[in-house]
Amino acid sequence: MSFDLDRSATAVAPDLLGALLTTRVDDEPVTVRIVEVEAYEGADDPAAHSFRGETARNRTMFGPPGVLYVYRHLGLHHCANVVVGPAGMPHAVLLRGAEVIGGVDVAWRRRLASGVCRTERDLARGPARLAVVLGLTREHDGAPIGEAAEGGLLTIAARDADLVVQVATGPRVGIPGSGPEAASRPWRFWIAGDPHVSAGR
DNA sequence: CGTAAGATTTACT
DNA sequence: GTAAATCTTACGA
Repeated sequence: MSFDLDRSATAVAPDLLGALLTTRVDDEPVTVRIVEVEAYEGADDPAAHSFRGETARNRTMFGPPGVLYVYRHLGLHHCANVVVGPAGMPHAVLLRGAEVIGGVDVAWRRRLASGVCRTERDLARGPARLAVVLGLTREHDGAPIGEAAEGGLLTIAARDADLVVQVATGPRVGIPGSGPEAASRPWRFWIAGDPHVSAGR
């Protein structure tokens, strides 16, 4: 089954829920089940990094879809996005939370090496934590995301078609203007009731 | 060129 | 619950 990333961020985001993402950074495979994402729609979205035009940091979003966009935040953390939408449309989907289902030992080692982690639930709950678990840094900015059957550094597999997931939506987390602006764009998507969804603020 | 703010996480009061 | 860590990008002078 192919995963069509050539659509708008708000269209792709709900389909990513329940999908399996695998990374093979340093030849150490880690697989997670995505449970929480946020959509950022480029030029139409003041909260998106790409809203104010192309820069050295966000150039990846202006390229073709199906690649990774990784940025550094507050000097300490990395956050990973999936670049989507037609070329020239700087849309992206931020990965905010996931459940580690493969390479759990590797995930734990990475979390403990660059931070603190107490419970399995916190392993990949939160965008920066997820990036750590997957081993993603700015080095991987622009890396292509392939189909699961093809292998490669980064692969993604859609959830089973017959698997029903309860999708919940709401305002995005941590962006300024959480007033009417955020309310009119409930572009945060998560699997209802899943414990690996981040708390947000 | 200087300053302000950020798609966060963790530790401490 | 509140504050600090820490650095890059963005914007104003």
